[in-house]
Amino acid sequence: MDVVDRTILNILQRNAKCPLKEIAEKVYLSTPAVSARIEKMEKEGYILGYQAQVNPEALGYHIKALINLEVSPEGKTVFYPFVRKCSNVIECNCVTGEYSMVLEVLFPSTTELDKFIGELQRFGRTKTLIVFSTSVEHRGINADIEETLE
Amino acid sequence: MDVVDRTILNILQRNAKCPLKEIAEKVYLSTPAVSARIEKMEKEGYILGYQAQVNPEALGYHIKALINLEVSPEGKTVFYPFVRKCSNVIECNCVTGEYSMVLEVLFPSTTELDKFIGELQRFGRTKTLIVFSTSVEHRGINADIEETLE
DNA sequence: GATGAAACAGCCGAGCT
DNA sequence: AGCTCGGCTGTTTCATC
Repeated sequence: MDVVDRTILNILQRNAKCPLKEIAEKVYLSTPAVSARIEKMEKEGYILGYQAQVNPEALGYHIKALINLEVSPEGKTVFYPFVRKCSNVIECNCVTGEYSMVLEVLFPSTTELDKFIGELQRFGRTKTLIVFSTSVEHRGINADIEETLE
Repeated sequence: MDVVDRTILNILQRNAKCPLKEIAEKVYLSTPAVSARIEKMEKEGYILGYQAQVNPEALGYHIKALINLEVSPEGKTVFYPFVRKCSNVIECNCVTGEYSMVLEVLFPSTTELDKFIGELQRFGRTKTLIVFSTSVEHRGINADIEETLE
């Protein structure tokens, strides 16, 4: 894990389909060398996978919301398998604070959102925040900032 | 936008590097046909890009948090350019409710998180939730659910 | 949209520094 | 030991039907 690996990670986060040749030029290495580094980072768990980013609006998901949910410790054993099957839940975090869970969800309209919140009520109290707009959503992790590990 | 396109989207969300040949077999089409469909979806804005998913833990980002921030309408013109430059902010949503913004952030430790919250104070009041664990984070959008659009 | 051929990128070897 | 350069395989793309 050196500065070259970090640069490669940043490039692949911006464009996973970037040709090895182009990466190689940017880091002043040969393509096999870059290939070996990427393979190493995949095996060592730095790279979890490659995914296409899909536009939710284009698919008809016009409503994005954050749902705060109070789930009891016992309720979690039922809640986790449930939430994992909900394809509308794109992120689910267990957090500190008044509510134990924060879910990020996508729905075509508020009607479906409301119906979903109704289903959630059986786990506990909810507080929902509707998202007006998203100004940052790169989801890319800056690999440069960190001091050299390893 | 038909059922075949949706299937392709779901495959690419799971694995952006899936060979066209493999996709073609699954949707019972030839590789050029699949290629054309993908290209079309890229041009029409269904596919925003392809990105490598990096493991935050592996890069030393051990702390994930949700920061609720109260920003005045006037403050937003200064806040947006600021937050866009913060590489630790992986998502920033403008929301309904008591606080106008919810930021999702990554930091190596609580020390850096605390320092960042200090910087945010100048925009307004904050409430921070530390993330214990993340049970769902696929960030993949189910393309099947929707009725056929066009 | 399917089939074939050509171009390209990515992979694996050998040789070198 | 790691990088660079070669040939080789596989994938993607283009032209034709």
